[in-house]
Amino acid sequence: MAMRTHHCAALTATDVGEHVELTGWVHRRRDHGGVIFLDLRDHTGLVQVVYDPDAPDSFATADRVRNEYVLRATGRVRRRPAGMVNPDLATGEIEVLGASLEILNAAETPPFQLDEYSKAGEDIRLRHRYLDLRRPEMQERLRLRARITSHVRRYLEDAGYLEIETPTLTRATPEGARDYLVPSRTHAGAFFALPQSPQIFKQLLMMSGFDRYYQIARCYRDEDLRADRQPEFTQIDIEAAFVGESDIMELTEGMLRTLFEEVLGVLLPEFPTLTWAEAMRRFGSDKPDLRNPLELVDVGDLMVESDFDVFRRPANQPGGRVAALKAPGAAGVLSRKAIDDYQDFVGTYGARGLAYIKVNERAAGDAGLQSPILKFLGPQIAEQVLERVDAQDGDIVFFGADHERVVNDALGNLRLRLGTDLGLVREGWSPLWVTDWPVFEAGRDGTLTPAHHPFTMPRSVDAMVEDPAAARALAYDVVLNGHELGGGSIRIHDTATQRKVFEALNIGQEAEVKFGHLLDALKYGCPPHGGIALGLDRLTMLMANTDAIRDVIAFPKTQTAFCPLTAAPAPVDAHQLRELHLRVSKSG
RNA sequence: GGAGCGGUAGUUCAGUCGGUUUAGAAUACUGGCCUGUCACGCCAGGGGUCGCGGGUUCGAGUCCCGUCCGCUCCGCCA
Repeated sequence: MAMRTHHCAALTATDVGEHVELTGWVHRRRDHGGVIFLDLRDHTGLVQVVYDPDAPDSFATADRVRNEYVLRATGRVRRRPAGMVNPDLATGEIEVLGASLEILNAAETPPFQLDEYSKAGEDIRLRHRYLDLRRPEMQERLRLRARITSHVRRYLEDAGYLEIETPTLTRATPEGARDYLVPSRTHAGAFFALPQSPQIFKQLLMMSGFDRYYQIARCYRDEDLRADRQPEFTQIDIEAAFVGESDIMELTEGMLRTLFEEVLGVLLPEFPTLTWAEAMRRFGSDKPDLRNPLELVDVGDLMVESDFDVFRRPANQPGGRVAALKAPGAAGVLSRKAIDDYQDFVGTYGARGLAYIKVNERAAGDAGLQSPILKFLGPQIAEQVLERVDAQDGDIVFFGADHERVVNDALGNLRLRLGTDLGLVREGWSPLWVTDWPVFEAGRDGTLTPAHHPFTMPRSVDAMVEDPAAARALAYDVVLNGHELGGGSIRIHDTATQRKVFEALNIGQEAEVKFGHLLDALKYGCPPHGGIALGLDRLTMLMANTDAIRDVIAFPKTQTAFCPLTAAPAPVDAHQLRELHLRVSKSG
């Protein structure tokens, strides 16, 4: 007799009458009135195996079975009796009349319930991640991730891209994030660093003539964690020679569009392109979520001669900004306390206050408005502002006035918060490109740091030398639903330009030492090239509709970069330290 | 480095103004009953270093200080 081995959920009505073998964990065992029911779970679902009264011996093991035991059951597939099928439940209309039952392995009671009706804390889930991963939700997420990488590989290989691995033991970089270091045994006192990205190696490959490279690459950054940041993460890393911005953007867009279509059955819209400056001006963010209809509106020009110092000063300062954000219909929805909460909220982004005008009845002029700043602003300017943002009765207009950076940060985030709180954000997918990035960003202390990495090609080298702060780069980010999915650029491919950028960054000496191999390589004829890197974890997180990348990583770390499962990092014994020429001066 | 929230039964949580008993509930677990259940049901039972350390108090799960851990955020993340 032919017997098929099944994944449980693969059983359908067409299998009725067939003899099957099922393996998996017992999800839930019930015995009722002497009849035994087992919900046997395999990797993809549940199926009910019922006791066959005609074969009582075959179920002799059943009274020893407990939840989460590993079983093998055989039996005949049949339809469930009429009136017993609950279409909402996974067990469905098919069941297996058990012929034999074998305990492959016993199991202890799990430390937390694995069923979908109880919610375990993340702490214990991570400590026993191997159990957590049994849950169908986690199974689906990791399967989704595998489908994504599979599609990416196929797409890129069909486009002629070659996967090449690059070292994960490499050297520390002077710029960027903190490195994870690995001490060398054979070179006393020297250290490897784990790569923050394969950036330099993929550029070197362009010089080697591998014109189309990609890699699903693990990257490491020793910085503090967030819901969407892990110390080790995975990038879809792409680089190509003899390309311009549009080539990489089209490749990426095509990859994402086919990916969403194949894996989610979703047709992504065309990707609009915003310049960085426009994104900052309209949305206060370099990764705007365009599903949110709210926009920032500049009103600085109306404040230049205002008596209201808080607005007049930034309006007249270079690098200052005064912007308004209209929350339509908010007057009837937001309590006084809610507005107070928003003040605290923008405070976390460095704003020193949150001015607002509540528009009760615009036609009534001054009397129809409610605002702590009205008396400073004066009715004339207030009316001009309301005119510009097209305020209607029932709206609240919020203001930010400070350094550009603070206003963008505060109002940009308030925009997101208001969109959510007022239910204005539409469903769906909103991809876009943000282009024309500044070459440098000014830090708090005025020092310049590269907005991307120091190998990014400026639009004009002369302009960069003349006015670094205003210089724009051939750099582009792809944004999805307000998340930075990836970023890339056209790279510098000649030594002179590369040196000038290092000089502008004030790391000339240091770079000469640490990037000497790159500068050397550039001398031997480097084709123009560029690329992009996309965060696989974030992409998967968005496609899985969850809000932490931990949910799409099999064995993630906690916020202190600790693995509760393996208890890593952990001390090592003195012998290991000696071999590595290390001495620990302080231990936990 | 900073801010906020949390830590009480295996798990998820409640625990009021500092004093009602032996710190509860649900679920899980153990035993019993139940001849078609599907989060089955019913009965009974076991299960607690209230994160840890110190302090205030006649008395602390509850208040104060410190500390550790988890989560969210700011800084940081070329």
